[in-house]
Amino acid sequence: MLIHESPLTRKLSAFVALSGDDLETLARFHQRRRTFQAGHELIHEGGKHQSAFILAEGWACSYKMLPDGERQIVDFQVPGDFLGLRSVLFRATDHSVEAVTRIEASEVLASDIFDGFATAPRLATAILWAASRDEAMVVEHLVSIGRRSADERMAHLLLELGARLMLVGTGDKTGFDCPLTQYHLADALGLSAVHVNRVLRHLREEGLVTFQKGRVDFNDLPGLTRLADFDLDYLDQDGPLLR
Amino acid sequence: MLIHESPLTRKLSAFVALSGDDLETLARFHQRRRTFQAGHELIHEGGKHQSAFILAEGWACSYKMLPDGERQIVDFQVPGDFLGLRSVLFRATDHSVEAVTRIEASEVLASDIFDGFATAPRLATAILWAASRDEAMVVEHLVSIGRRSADERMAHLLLELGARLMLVGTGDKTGFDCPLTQYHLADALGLSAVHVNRVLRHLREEGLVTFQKGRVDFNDLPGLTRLADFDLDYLDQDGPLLR
DNA sequence: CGTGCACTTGACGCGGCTCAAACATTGTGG
DNA sequence: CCACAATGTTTGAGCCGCGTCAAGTGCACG
Repeated sequence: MLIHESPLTRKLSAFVALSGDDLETLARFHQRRRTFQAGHELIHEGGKHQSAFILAEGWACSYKMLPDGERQIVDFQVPGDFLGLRSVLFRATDHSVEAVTRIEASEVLASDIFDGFATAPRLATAILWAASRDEAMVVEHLVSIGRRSADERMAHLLLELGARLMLVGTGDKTGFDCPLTQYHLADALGLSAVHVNRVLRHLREEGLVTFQKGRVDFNDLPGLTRLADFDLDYLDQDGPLLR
Repeated sequence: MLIHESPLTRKLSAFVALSGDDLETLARFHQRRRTFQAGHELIHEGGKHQSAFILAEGWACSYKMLPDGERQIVDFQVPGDFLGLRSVLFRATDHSVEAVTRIEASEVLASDIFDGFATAPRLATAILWAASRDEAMVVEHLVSIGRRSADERMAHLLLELGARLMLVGTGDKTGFDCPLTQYHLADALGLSAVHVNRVLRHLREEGLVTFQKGRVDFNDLPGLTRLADFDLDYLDQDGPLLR
C-alpha cells in the first residue's frame, strides 16, 4: 500500500479516505511519467486539446503573458498538484505552465480523468475538491494583490507555500526549501523585482522571515501570520502549520 | 422545449448541445426558487454546509473581507451563473456572496448536483465547464489587478461583463444595463472609489465608454478592446461581441 | 577569466490613495 | 408636500508606496 504513497495521494487523503479501488485508479494516472528541464513550457496559452499533468517532483508555475511582455504568475505548483487541469474542457488553453526547476510529472489524458470519474466516484469527488482548492488559492491571491500591501502579500505567499508543502511532506514550521527567484515572486505578487528585494530585506530586518539561498526560514511564525492576516481555512486542510 | 430556456440553459448550450435528459435534470435544479433583497448576504464566509444557488434574475457579487474592513470583490454574477458552487465541497465556505440588486435564485443542494452527475453525464461535463469558466474569469481578474493600469482594468471589466451578458441574452455590442455603483467597481478592481470616478471620466472623455445612470455604453468598442487587451478566448464562448 | 544571471542599493518620479468638501438623487416620515 | 437623511457621484490638494532607471556586487559555469 505504501507503494502508492505519491504526493497527490497524500494530498487527497487530507480530504477523504481513499479506498483500494480509488488508489488503483489513481495509480493508473501515474503511468506516462515524464521529465522536463527547468524553464520548459509544458503548456502553452492558446494551445488546443492538451493533456494535464500531475506534478511528482519539483516546482512549476502557471501564468499569463501581457502584450508588453509583462507576466502575471497565477500560482505555483508543488508535488501533488495538477498542471493544466482547468482547461482540459476548453477549446483553447487559457494559460501557460512552465517548469521552475527540473520536474517529473505524469501525463494524464482527459479521457483518463472522465473514465476514472465513472469507476471511482469517491476519487472524482476528491479531484473536484483539489480543483476547488486550487481555485480558492487563486481567489486568495486576488485578494492579496487587490487589497494587501507589498509586505503583507509577501508574507501571505510564503505562509501559503509553507502550508501547502507541509501537506505533502516537504517543509515544516521552521521553513522550507524554495527554488524561486525574486523575479518569480515579483511576477506572482504584481510587484517589481526591485521592490520584492526591498520587501524581503524589510521582513528579514523585522525578524519575521528569511528568504535566502533557496531556503525560506520562518523566524517568527505568529508575527508573520498576524501581518499577513493568514488563515489557512481556505486551503481546507487540517493545519499542522499553526496548530 | 422553450419552457426550459433559463439563462443557465442558454449559457451551457454555448458549450454542448444538451439532450432531453439533460434538460430535465436541469429543470429539477430550478425548483426551490427564492427571492432576496438587494444587499442580502446569501452566503457567508466561514459558514458550513451551505447550498449553492443558480441565479435567475438580477446581479450578485462574491467577495472576501479583510480585517481592516476593506473588501475585495472576486467576481460579479449575472443570470445563469452559480453562486457558491465552489465551496460545496469545503468544510467552511471561503467567501461571501451578496445580492447587488433584488434577485431571484434557485437553491441547489450538493446532493442534487452529485445525483445529477450520475444520471446526466453530459450535463455534468457542462457544469464542470461552467466552473472552469468561472475560474478562468477569476484568473483574468488577477492578471488585471496585478499587471494592468487602472484604465485598462476598468475597460477589461466592462468588456467582460458585456460579453457575459450577451451570452445570456441581456446586452449587446452597444452596451448593457448595469446596476453596479462605483464602490462595487472599486472593490472589484482593487482601486479607491475616488479613483474609479476619475477613471470613468477619463474613459468617457476619450470617447471609449460611458458609465452613467445604470447603463454602460460602448462608444468605441474596438478602441476599448485594444486598450484593455481584451481577448474573450478565456470565456470560451463564441464571441458575437467582437465578430 | 569572461559572461550571464540573480541579487542589492540609491535617486527620483508617478499613479493612485487619503482627506475633504460639494452636489445629485432617492427614499422616508411627519 | 416638504424636510432631511442616506447613498452615490464629482472634484481638488497633497502625499506616499511602489515603479523605473541606473549602477554595482557576488557567484556559477563554460
